[in-house]
Amino acid sequence: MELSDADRSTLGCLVKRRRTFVAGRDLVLQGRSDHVAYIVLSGWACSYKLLPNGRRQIVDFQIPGDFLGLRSLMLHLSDQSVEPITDLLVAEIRYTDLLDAFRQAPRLATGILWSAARDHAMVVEHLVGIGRREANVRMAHFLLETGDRLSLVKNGTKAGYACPLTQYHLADALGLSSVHVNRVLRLLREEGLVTFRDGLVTFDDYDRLVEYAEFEGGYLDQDRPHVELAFSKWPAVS
Amino acid sequence: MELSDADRSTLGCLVKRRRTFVAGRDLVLQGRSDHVAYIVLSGWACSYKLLPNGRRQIVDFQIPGDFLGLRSLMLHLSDQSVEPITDLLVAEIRYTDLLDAFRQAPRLATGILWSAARDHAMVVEHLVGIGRREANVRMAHFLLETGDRLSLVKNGTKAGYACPLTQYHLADALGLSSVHVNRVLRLLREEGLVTFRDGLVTFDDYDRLVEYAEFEGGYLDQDRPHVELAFSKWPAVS
DNA sequence: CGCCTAGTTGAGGTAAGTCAATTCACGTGG
DNA sequence: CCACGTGAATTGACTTACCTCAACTAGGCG
Repeated sequence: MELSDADRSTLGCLVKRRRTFVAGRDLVLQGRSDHVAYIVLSGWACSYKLLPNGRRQIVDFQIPGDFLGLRSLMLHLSDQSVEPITDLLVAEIRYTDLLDAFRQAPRLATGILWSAARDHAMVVEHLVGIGRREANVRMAHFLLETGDRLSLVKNGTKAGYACPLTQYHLADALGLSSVHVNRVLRLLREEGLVTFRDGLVTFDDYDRLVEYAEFEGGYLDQDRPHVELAFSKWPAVS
Repeated sequence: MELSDADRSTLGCLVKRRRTFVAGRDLVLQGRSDHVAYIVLSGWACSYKLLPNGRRQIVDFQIPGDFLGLRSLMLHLSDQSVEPITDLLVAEIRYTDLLDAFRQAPRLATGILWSAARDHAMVVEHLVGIGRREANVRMAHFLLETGDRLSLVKNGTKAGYACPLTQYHLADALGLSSVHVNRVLRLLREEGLVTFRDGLVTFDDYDRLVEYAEFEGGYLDQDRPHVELAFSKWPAVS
């Protein structure tokens, strides 16, 4: 599905300004109501939930081209917090502008729905992993999926990618303890499958890893409407 | 947010026909591409994913008023299968009709996005539960959340509700073995918190259960646009 | 009556958690 | 330039939550 030039133009008008956030400082807080969403232009972030007992669960990671906080726009209440993992450059979108845009470009609504559907598919895959895969397969799967996503925005290949996550991030995302994450990574390394070291993920044997993880890519780029790509390629806004 | 009469009218035109499905037989299969979605009018269903090793993970349950297969409409590929848990009455929606509807009633797009956002919030809560809550709390939380959802469509109260799920369903939803589900239910019963027996969930001490589960309702009905309600209340279609 | 499905309970095993000690890389300030 | 603190990774020893296997009960139905 391709967006028309008119759609793209409408899309461009959405982005009123850009912002930057510094690594580590929270960006959106659980329960806060904001009327803006963002598109990530560069850097990594994660959205997570905190439990009363102090544990946290990372729901997903945002990399360049991803929407951020779109749901809190729709629900008028952010149900999760966001941590910028690296320094982050984003484009801002306002709620009212978004509604206007729907009126002008109905396909845009479809495109954004599509994007929401893709996000959903990823969270579902995540859920399946945590619920029904053992830790090492889960980790392998995660590293592959993240590689796939990064490839789509030219930030990774089948050889590997730069990954700013700590083992604590991995633990909170995969529902493990950081100690166990460490052991799992060691196992995968010793098996000659993947190496994660010094912020670099290296696929030592991509095909065997795919088999090991029972990884089935493809749910990420089905018939992509390129909404986020349109954003990520958008020229600087005055 | 309220839909206008015009919006409702457009919505009504979407529903061309009704269908029924019988309990136990699959309704949508993983990987199949269908161009219809449904709204549940009565009965329960669940959407799940099957893993190569034969395990399954239930992603969520659909009760009256819920959309079903909306995402597969957008992605043009259903990423999950659906099992009708009881006999199921649904209203059918076609893809092309949906796109037309967006053109005629922009608020509808917003409403459906809202609905997608709510679904997402539920899956996220589910994810958090599986990733970071221990089995008994997870179970308690699930029973409370399901009760909340049923209350919204007048199928449950703080006293309890009818629940057609087997312990196998619970196991596949919560990422547990059915044996452990049984033990957890026994514990909750013996603690005087909830009783699940003969297809009936009874809250023995609602307030203490809420505390036990660290349950925070409210993410379910924030500023509800009543899209599904409009559907579930819709009169019979000729 | 016998089969089948759902639920129940016990015994024993294992994946993953907790606690704790150690190393290493890095800033930062005396 | 070195002492110090801090955050990340690493590894070992021990514990535990949950799983698997297996046996048994109770209801529903052809």
